[in-house]
Amino acid sequence: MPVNSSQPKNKKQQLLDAALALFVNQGIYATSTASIAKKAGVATGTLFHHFPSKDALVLELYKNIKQEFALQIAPFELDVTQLEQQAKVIWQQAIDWALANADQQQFCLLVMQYQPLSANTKAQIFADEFGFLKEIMLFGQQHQLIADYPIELMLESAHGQFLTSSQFFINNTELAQDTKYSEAAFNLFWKSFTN
Amino acid sequence: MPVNSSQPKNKKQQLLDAALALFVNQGIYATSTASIAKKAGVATGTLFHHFPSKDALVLELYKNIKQEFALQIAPFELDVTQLEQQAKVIWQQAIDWALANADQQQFCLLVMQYQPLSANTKAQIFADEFGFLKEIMLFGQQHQLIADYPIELMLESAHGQFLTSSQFFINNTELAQDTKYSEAAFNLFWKSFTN
DNA sequence: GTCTATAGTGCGATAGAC
DNA sequence: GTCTATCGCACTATAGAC
Repeated sequence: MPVNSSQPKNKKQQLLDAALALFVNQGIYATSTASIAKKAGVATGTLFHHFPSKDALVLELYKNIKQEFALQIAPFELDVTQLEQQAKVIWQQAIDWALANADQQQFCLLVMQYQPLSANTKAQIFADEFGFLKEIMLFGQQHQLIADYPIELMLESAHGQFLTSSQFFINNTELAQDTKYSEAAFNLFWKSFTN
Repeated sequence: MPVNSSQPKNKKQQLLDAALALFVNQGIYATSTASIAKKAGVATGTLFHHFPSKDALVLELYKNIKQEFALQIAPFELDVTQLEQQAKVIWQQAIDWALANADQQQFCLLVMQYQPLSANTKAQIFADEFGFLKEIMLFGQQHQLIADYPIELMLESAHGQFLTSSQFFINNTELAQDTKYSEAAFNLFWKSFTN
């Protein structure tokens, strides 16, 4: 069976797209299901046909975004002689993704403080998608390239530094092209971990 | 005129205290003005006598906390020969404050993503209370102790690293006493800025 | 699968007595 | 300054026709 021929994609995706735009502009709590449905051009009943609740919609949106992001930045293979270079590539891909998908990035920040989704749920999604980051750090430690700090602390720190820098460039897009800024951002990140 | 003799402090403070506890446990949006008044042991009308709106209460609470925190960590005088040591003292005071005032710290994190308070309002409070951080960084750059990265980026990075580390220790209180962790946290912070 | 219509709930804020 | 009582509104979610 081929896909529907009409140009509006399936209504579920329209709802997710509309929700993302509204969440980022107004916050998650401040966005009503009715307004999501209206922006998507469907009825409220349709929203609740596709998602059992507002929070189920939030969760699915969050999972989709984290999955897509992880796909973008996950590396191929590790090379000890090129670890800093590889880290730089991953960092820059991550920053570029955040800049090209500023709404998605902002939404992830909102979800971090959105309490109806439990901390466990979010931690599980993070562990599922970003296990390779832990591998890289352990690899770097084994080869004396990365300082011997506790790994959980380093993971949190790396995540925090990425959020901070991407947020900075999203709020100052004109500076993202300025190598003085983009190289400083990576150096701030990388130097904190090196021996 | 002496202060009121009855042991409940003034009701305005009771309302602020109750609000903080509820906000941290449930989030700001999820906490109703009625529940704040109930927890404070006063009527809802009393809340709206002291604060024109829920958001005015949120803002006053936020200002009070930021002010108290800045008082705790602001330094005395700068000494170029001891900059790292001074930074370490400030960092540790900040982490200690966050641990001893975990609710206040969590609330600041919630406010960061609370959109009814404008970004301008929050930035203004930050600039008012934490101007001395910028002074320290410029001082360190002038004396070649701190890398010559753009100052706004460094300020954001420092703030982000503090939030990340304090959050980690609040979620893992038993590790805060472990010097392996506390020194790693400072080193992650400090090394990112040094030449 | 999508719609209209609405049930049921809980919110922020106000009025007015004391 | 504090209370009780309540208004008016907007929200999530459901029911039932098509």
